[in-house]
Amino acid sequence: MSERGERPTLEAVARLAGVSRATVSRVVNGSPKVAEPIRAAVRRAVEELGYIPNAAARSLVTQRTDSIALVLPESASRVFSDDPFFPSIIHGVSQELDAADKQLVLMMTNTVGGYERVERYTTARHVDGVLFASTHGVDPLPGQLHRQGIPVVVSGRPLGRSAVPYVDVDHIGGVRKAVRHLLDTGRSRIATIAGPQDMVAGIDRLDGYRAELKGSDRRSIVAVGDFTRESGAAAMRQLLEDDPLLDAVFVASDLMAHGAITTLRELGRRIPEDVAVVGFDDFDISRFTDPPLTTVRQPILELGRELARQLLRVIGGEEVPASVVLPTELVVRASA
Amino acid sequence: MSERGERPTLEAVARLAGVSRATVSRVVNGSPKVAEPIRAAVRRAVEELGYIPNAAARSLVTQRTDSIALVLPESASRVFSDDPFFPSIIHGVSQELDAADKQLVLMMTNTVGGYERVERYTTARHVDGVLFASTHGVDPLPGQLHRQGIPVVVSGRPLGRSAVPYVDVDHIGGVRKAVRHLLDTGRSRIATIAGPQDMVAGIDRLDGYRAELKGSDRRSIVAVGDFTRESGAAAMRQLLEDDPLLDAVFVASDLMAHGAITTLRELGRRIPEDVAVVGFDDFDISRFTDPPLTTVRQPILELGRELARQLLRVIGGEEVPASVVLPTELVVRASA
DNA sequence: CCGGGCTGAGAGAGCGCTCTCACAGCAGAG
DNA sequence: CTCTGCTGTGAGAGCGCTCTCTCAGCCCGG
Repeated sequence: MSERGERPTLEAVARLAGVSRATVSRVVNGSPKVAEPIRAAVRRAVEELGYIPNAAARSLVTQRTDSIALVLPESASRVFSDDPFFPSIIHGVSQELDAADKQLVLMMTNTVGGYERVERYTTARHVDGVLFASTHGVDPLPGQLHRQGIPVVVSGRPLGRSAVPYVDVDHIGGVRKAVRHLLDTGRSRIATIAGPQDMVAGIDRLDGYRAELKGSDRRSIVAVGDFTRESGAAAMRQLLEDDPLLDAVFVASDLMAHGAITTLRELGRRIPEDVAVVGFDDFDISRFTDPPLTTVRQPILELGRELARQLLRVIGGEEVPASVVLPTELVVRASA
Repeated sequence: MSERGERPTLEAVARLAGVSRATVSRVVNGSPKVAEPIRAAVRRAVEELGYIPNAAARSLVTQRTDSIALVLPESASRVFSDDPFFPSIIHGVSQELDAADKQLVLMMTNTVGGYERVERYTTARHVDGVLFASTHGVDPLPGQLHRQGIPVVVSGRPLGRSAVPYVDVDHIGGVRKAVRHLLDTGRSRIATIAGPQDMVAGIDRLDGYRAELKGSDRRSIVAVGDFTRESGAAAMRQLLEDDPLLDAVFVASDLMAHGAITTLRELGRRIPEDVAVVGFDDFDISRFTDPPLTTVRQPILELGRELARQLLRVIGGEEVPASVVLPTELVVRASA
């Protein structure tokens, strides 16, 4: 087991075990057609030398790398401030890849030349497949890779036409439950703080709000933020200017909801007595706001896992559905 | 540029450009000793065929992989709940690696068999170097890899003896500034909520508290948490039982400080009038607590970057210092 | 005008593995 | 006893690249 620089090769194992390289390769890769005594001898030699296969040599011939790329195309600040969205995605993806014994290569397109780097790296087939998290607007790269026959799965329904399989959550269903809850609890002036309208998550959540409101006689009152706390605070201020008498607000993200709560506090509104607040995400932190936030829970960890599972299926040559949509649910706490 | 399955090889480029494989290799790798006209011809052929070098083939001969592993050895929940510590580390590491055109392979040891996977993968030299983030207790793996000559840098001063270079922040200095601030503002009964005592971050922050208090005539009042919000809330309750008259508390992490604030509120204490609270971390979220949290800022993003830089130096064969310690600073807000 | 030195290009070996193909050895059938 | 048909093992050819070594061609000095 003691290794000093010189790593043992298949050749060395073969020599020690008194067999050919091919046979060692068979044993290492678990081929069933090796007689038991020989298999045991090889195993012993492997153990004794501390042999570990050379991945580069293996990839060279198998054309597999046993690693997959997770591309985070968001702007730097968004990806890793205190928004736990991407960390959860990473975590979920990692869990499934670990189980499949694949490596996770993390790539960001937010740095200088990041996009080109990702393009070069992925088209070069340095990975067996590529996962895209939450694309903004219309990103041509996933489709491009897909057309080149590289396994790709994206998170979030892509804007525009796309043949790339995706995994998303039921934004609209979740939002409708939230708005319905506000209606059912007697709120009459229900506003919304929407997310960025170049992202499906932003668009769908606004659509859900409008759709559920349409059934009632309430009019919609809309402000737009960018999913950050600051934008939520600003949007809330705007909404109160537009309609000082509003008594409820559905906010398209928890972080924005926190911002909105801060603003409501500053302007002397009680929550939920004067204004009911519902968020979207169910981040951990939302259980600790004052008051605890009623919100729409989306299963982010599960989203990451499903993403990885779909990709592994594509890589394995299985057929996968064009889309998988995970359920969302309303979590009622004190804010609404 | 259009590729259909068959990826062009060096050979193909060489043929098209009318030169040898060796020459194409030289051009691709930027060797200076190729005549300009030939260099141009090769460039053109590369462009035309959309040639991208095969990483596996290259690694096979160079023994380099141009990728490094970042190992997150924390427990699953800790790594990716709403604690932005690891995301920031990842972000910082990623920035530097991108700049150096290296790939980031993320590994977690929290899953079943995770530790073995990391051990196998890293000792197999599938990566050029390994970064360990925040090891708990005494992890033998970094030292083991180091002894095998694999470039390693760890985040956080290791417990016990270790020859592995590390990057850490000045916990003690930061804490002393925090406690001094409490003393200077006339607090007389200053308690602390310490972090886990099997982690250097937990130990050092408690040491700093004790060291600064020793100079005054105040006695120490200590409770221990595990860096989570919940543990902070519980520890605060404990402290108030131990000394109902305490008028300040230094909390060893922002998340625990949030928990402590919640408890203080519930028990009717005003912040900072009755009890001053100082945290440690300066997470984004701490600007938005009520009241905004006075805390010790540690440069986590920079920690990640420095980690990567040191590792790249080791890989490059440069000498690196046994340790790099980044400064911490007190950020005074409303809570103390 | 010839030879030495230098520069730039090519030939070829080999990195460590997988996988096809050939074949040895043996069982069972004729 | 020979022949067929297995099963299990070995030989050997690459996978696509880098890098050393060799050599062709040119410049310049003697």
